Amino acid sequence: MSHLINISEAASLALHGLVIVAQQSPDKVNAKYLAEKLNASEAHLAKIFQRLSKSGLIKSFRGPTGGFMLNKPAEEISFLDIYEIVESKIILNNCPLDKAGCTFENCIFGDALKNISQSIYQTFKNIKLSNFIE
Amino acid sequence: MSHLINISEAASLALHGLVIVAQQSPDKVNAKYLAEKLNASEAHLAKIFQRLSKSGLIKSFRGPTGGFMLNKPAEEISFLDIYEIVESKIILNNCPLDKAGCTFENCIFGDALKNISQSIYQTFKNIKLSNFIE
DNA sequence: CTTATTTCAGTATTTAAGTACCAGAATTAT
DNA sequence: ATAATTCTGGTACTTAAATACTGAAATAAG
Repeated sequence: MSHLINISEAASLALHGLVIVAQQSPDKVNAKYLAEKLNASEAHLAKIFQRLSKSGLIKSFRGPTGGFMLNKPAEEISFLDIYEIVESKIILNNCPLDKAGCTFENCIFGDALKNISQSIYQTFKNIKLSNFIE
Repeated sequence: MSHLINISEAASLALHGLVIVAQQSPDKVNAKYLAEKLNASEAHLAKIFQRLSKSGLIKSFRGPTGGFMLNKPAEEISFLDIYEIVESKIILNNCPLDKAGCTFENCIFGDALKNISQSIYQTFKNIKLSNFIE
């Protein structure tokens, strides 16, 4: 069984975790709590939030009462932002392979994949953390 | 750098290789030739074509003058068929994770990903080997 | 100032994909 | 028949990504 879209567990944990952080805002939320809420490994989740913190998307605080909180308004954080921090920058290319030496004159995929990639890109851009706060 | 769409090198080799097979039809084409043409490892390509052969998409012949040829008309072979043989059956699901214990009442991704998956699915279905024969 | 708690950073382990190897079976040509 | 060629099937190696672990640093509270 395989999915057509590339979303790692890491990216999903980041998104879901940040939704929780946004919902609790302005309270801080720690890694242990998030891991429990998300049924996930605390180690894995901690690693991911470390990266989010380094990237400036969230602020972190150590010690008792420590935890994470957003570093900017929920309206300004999209799934695209999160995805690119966790996975890496997105390539919006026609050919899904980076193979330098493709021997075909015209890419077999035509424009089909470029269009789809762009549509996914827009979708990710439109998913904002603020969507999940009531 | 990451792609939004999941296409392994194996799936790509299968598609590109089969295009060549279709173009040379009804001549047989062997693994060595294909690997050279595609700038790919012969071992890897041979393994992939073994699977395509087992699945009934192509016919294989051993011995000198051996090789591969299509087992049905090029119009009836889509990239979707190839993809599903090489990667595995596609899941058209909303949530890109198979996580059983998601703790969110409503899937964060809404219908967005289901729609996109379906659009990719259709695109793959519309790419036929016959498109590449002039 | 001591203890408990939490993030941090580096490293290690696991898993999956890709690649390589090799002996065996089938087939063609000599 | 014999030799050369090509697919087959199993296994093993390599590499990269994903995930897990562990000790150190920081902070808050008693």
